[in-house]
Amino acid sequence: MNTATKPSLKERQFALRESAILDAVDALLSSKGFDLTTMDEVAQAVGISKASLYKHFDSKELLAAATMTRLLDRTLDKVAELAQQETPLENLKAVVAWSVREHLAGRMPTLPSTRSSIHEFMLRHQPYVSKLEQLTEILGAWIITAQEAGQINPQLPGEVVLYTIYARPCDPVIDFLKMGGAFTDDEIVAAIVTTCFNGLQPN
Amino acid sequence: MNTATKPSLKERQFALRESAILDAVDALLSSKGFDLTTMDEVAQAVGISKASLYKHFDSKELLAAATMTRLLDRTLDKVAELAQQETPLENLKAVVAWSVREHLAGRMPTLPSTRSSIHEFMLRHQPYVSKLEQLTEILGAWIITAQEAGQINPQLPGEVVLYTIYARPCDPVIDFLKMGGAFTDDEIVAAIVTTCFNGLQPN
DNA sequence: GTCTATAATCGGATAGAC
DNA sequence: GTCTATCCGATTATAGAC
Repeated sequence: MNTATKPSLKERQFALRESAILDAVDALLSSKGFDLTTMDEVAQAVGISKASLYKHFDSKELLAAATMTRLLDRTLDKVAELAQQETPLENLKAVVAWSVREHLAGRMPTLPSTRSSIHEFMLRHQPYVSKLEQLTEILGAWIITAQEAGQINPQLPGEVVLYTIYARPCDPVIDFLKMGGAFTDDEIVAAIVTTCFNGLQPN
Repeated sequence: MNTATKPSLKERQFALRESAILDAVDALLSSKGFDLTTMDEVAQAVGISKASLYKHFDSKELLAAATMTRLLDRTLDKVAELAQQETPLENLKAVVAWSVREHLAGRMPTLPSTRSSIHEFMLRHQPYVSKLEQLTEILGAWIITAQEAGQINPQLPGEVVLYTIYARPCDPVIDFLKMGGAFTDDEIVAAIVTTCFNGLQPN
C-alpha cells in the first residue's frame, strides 16, 4: 500500500505550491493585514486561479492561520538556534531584533491584534495556540532568569515583560520610522531594541 | 439677514445628534477599528437610519476623519491644560497616561495604523493634518527641553521619541494585558508609562 | 487539481416618499 | 432631514467542464 515511502513528484509539486502560497500571504498580511487582503490578490500573486487556491486552503481564515503558524515555526527555529549561545537577556534582545527585521522585510504577517477579525479564530486554532504556548514557555523561562540576574526589572510582572516583547514586531513605531524615510533598517531595529529593553531594565 | 445670531433649536438639535454620532463612532473605532465598523452599526448604535447618517457625513471616511479630528481636539485641550504645570517630562508622561486611559475607556479611535485603509485618507484630510502638526509642535518642544535637561536620552533622534509616544495608545500590550484580566486599568497605565519612559531615559 | 464562470452575501451609498 | 427600500460593487466561496 506504499504508505511510508518518499513523496511522489506530484506531492512535492503540491507542497511547493503550498509554500509559494504562504510566501505570498506573508507579504500581503505584512503590508495590508488580514481584512484588506483578498483571496483574488493572493491567487494573482501566486499566479494560480482562486479555485485552485481553495483546493489548498478551505477558507481565508485557514489560509491566514497556516501562515501565522508557519511564522511561529520560524520563530521557534530562531529561538532554538539562539538557545544558550548567550545570556537570556541577549537571547531576548536577539529575538526582538530578528522579529523587527522580519517585519521590515515584509515577512511578518500581523500578529493577532485584538481589532482584526481573524483574532478570535486564531485563539481557537489548535496548531497555532499550541506553538504559541511552546514559545511562551521558552521566552518565559528566559525572562525569569533575566529577572533573577537583575537584568530585567524583577518588579515587573512576567506577563508585562512577555507581552511587551511579543508586541514589538507590530509596534506602529516601526512603520512610522520607515515611512519617514530618515532611518535605515538597522537604525530602526536598534531604536526599537534599545527603547524596549531600557524600558524593562531595573530603575 | 440674520447671519450672526445664536443657533436655532433645529441647529442645536442637529449639532447634538452629530455629537452623538461621533460618540458612537469613538466607541466602535476604539473596539473594532475602521475596516470592521459598518455604517449600519453606526446608525443602529445612534438609533437613526443609515440615510440620516449620510445627511451628516458624506462618507465613511469623512465620518472617521471627523472622529479622529475631534480626538485631536480633546488631546490639544488636555495638552493646554497640562502646559507648564510640571516639567516637560512630567507633561509628556501625563499625556501618555491620559491617552492610555482613553483607550481603556473605549474613547480612543485607532490612530492611523499603516495597515488601515483609512490611513492615506487621513494624511490628505487638512483639518486632521493641521491639528496633528499643532500637537507635534508642542510635544516636540517638550521633548527637546527634556532632552536638554537629561531626562530623556539626548542621543535618541527626536522623531524616535515622538513616534514612541504617539504609538503608546495603540500599543497592543494594552489590549493583551486587558484581555488577560489580571491587571486593573491603573496597573496597565502604570506599566505602559513606566516601560515607555524608562526606555527613553539616558543609559 | 486546475481552470472559467457564477452563486451568495455583505456593505457603502442613494432614490424617493413623507 | 428622516425614513424605507433598493442599488451596486466587491469579495468569499463553489459548480462544473477538462
